[in-house]
Amino acid sequence: MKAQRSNSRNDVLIESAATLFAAQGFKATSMRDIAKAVDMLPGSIYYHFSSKDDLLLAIYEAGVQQITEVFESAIEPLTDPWERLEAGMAALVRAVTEESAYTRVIFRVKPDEVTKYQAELIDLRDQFEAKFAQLIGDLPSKRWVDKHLLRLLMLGAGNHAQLWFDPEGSYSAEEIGAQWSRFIRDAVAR
Amino acid sequence: MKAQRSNSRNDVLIESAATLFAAQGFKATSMRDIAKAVDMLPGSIYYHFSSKDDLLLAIYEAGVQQITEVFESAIEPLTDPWERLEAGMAALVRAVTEESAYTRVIFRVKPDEVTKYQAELIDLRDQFEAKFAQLIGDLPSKRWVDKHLLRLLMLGAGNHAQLWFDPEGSYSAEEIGAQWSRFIRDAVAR
DNA sequence: CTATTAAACAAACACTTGTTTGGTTAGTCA
DNA sequence: TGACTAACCAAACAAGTGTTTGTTTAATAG
Repeated sequence: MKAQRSNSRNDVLIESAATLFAAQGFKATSMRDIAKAVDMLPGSIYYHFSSKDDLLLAIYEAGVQQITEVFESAIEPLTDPWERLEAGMAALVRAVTEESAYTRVIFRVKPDEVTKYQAELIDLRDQFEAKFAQLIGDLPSKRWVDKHLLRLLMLGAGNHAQLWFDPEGSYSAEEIGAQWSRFIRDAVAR
Repeated sequence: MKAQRSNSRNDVLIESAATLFAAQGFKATSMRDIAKAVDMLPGSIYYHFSSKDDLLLAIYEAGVQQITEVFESAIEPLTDPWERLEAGMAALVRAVTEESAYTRVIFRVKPDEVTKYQAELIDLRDQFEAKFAQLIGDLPSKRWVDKHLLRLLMLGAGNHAQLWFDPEGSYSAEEIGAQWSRFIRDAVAR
């Protein structure tokens, strides 16, 4: 049997890298920055990940899994489509701001910043956006409503929250989700 | 009198830099990339601009001026607040996608990517967002409506369009502006 | 025609980037 | 105890970064 050790440092590494990527962006974060954060030498990172791109891919994967869980567990207990939208939007706002660094990276680092795994990153993104699309798709709406554009309205707004949302500010993620849902509800609902 | 020459190369420089910044981002674009695009040597750029950050600042200034003009001339001939919102949103979508590279840079390059002029860039952004805020502020809305959150909903959606809008796609900027306005109108309007 | 100067070139500078290589330390298992 | 190997260090690598310096070209003004 192989010698299996803690692998806790591996977790610390990915976690720290995610924090830095979320805070400064992918290109602006150097391997030396990451190394310093986990108190090891730059070259040592390559024992755990074979490239900077690979590190980002791992973070993306963890992030998508996490946001999917958060999102689903937020809407799962609810049945009313509009209540589900409310909860889903709140979860989205939390994901792009408060939630773990993994999820924040997904909304901060655009796939075109990386060369090796563009397609993979886009796939991972789409994986979550499909869940979101279903949330919108389930809304009972008037005939003139273009669900595609409605989805992009709500998703874009949630995405943008990362630039202004303050967890300690005057709005909670739940309040935002509630207002945003209400903004469209009476106009759109069938 | 000073020897005044064409200064056309200065314009070409700023224009090319803006195109590259809009397409690849600020950090991902090197001075050598820009130099190659205008067919001069990297060092020669420094005759026209004293740093990479200065170049971006100049682009930001030109961009804000331009988007303000486009935006205002789109809503100015209209009086009905909801029609103005429609036209304003369409102009915003155009600005982040089609319109000149200057305006696209504003929505692609975040102020925190640069060190020297962070405050200035934020100021310039706010300058436009104030115009947008007024557009929202003028909407006659029900009492429960939080104009601040409404503004962020619409602005975020417009901002996000840069990631998916296709000028040759199935939606025109005008259609998007019309749908998005309608989505909220009947729910929000007083 | 000559002095001036705008606008560029040529070449380097100091530094940072992601990454590789070879060696060292210290747990783990038979 | 000895073989194995996970996990790291130390040091370099080649390429790329923004920027500076001294020099040249060529257009303009007097």
